[in-house]
Amino acid sequence: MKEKIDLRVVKTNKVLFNALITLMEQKDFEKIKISDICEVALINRSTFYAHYEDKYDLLLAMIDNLKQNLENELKQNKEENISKNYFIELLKILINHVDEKRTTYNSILKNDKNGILIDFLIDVSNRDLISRLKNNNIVKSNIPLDIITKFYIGGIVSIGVDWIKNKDKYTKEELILYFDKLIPDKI
Amino acid sequence: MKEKIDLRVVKTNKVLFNALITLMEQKDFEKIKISDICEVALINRSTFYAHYEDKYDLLLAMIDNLKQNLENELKQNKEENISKNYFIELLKILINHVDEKRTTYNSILKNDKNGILIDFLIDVSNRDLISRLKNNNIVKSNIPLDIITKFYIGGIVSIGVDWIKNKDKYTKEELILYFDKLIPDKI
DNA sequence: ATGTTTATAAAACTTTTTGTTTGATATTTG
DNA sequence: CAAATATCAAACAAAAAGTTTTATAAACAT
Repeated sequence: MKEKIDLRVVKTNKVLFNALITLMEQKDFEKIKISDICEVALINRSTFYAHYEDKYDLLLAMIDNLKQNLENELKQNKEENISKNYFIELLKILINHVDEKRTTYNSILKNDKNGILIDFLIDVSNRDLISRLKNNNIVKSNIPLDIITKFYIGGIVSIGVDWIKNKDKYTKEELILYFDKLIPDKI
Repeated sequence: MKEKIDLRVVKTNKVLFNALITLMEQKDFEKIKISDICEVALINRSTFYAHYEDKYDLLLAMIDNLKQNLENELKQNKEENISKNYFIELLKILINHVDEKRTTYNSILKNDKNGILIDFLIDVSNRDLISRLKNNNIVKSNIPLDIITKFYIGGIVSIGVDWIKNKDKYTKEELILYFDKLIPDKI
């Protein structure tokens, strides 16, 4: 059922993504013109409209693509038991993923598209986290689970965002160490 | 030295802010035209341009206005000693502030302007927090202070954002209770 | 390898939205 | 009440968005 995608389309998408990232590093998303994107991407404007409604549509597609990448990387880590260590393992994958695509993430954050990004990070991290927390009596307190996950994931993302923006402030290993100390064994 | 502002200007700003909020509730910020804003605000487009460069400029002014309100409200709470209770008191003020302006905050968050908002919340909360933490040996661990504050403020903001978006999920009192449990006495 | 399909390019065009300018009018200030 | 100035109205110029057509070139299928 998986439809084969024309190579030309794949290529067009790639140059469009790259062009958008390049431009978002240089100026506000609001100030970027579709004609700018096409100019950098070396494609015709009518080609752009053949694929996307507007630049926001393009941005969403780009972020969706990131999300799929991350989800694939996380799939390799499905079998282990839930524990604090499991969570730290997830974080390691996440940090490596973000580090590899730092330019992209940085350009998105620079342009205040945090919401979309944070929503998907929370979504991805949350996917199996809540049920596992529930089934492994990590949680002893009577705070609602969604509050607990929002709190810790929010804290982690907050540090992560800062780390993306300020490269070389801390090493990946230091980050993991801090997370390890900040996240309690039992809540 | 405080310059008096012409009443007409005050009024124009007010209707522009209100128009922007109204429109942001209805559609994406990207899709809002300056002519839309003027139509809702019942002002001439040339008047808009007399005050703001573009809609983004208007949004920033609106958020800056929010920030000033919050800072004034926080000024009433400057004299107490730092402690976990002090922090909880700050949170109470913050929650009340956001609750009173929920429509505004909600429209901003809906439009993925989290970054600006979170930056300023962190900024406001951070202002005196770090130095107080340092001087009152709340912190025992050797985690950098900026990591600690980012973590907890990030967690709090994350819950707060969810609370703004989903009214009536929890009461203000419940929120405070959860924060109280989630924030440790010593770090 | 070749014919078929289809994505892209080019160019001209329409429409929408932005941004500016002018002078008249109304409101605020002092 | 007089002076200052913010707003309005309307016409305008310019920029950007979005559409359409035809020709070409690249990828696909068999």
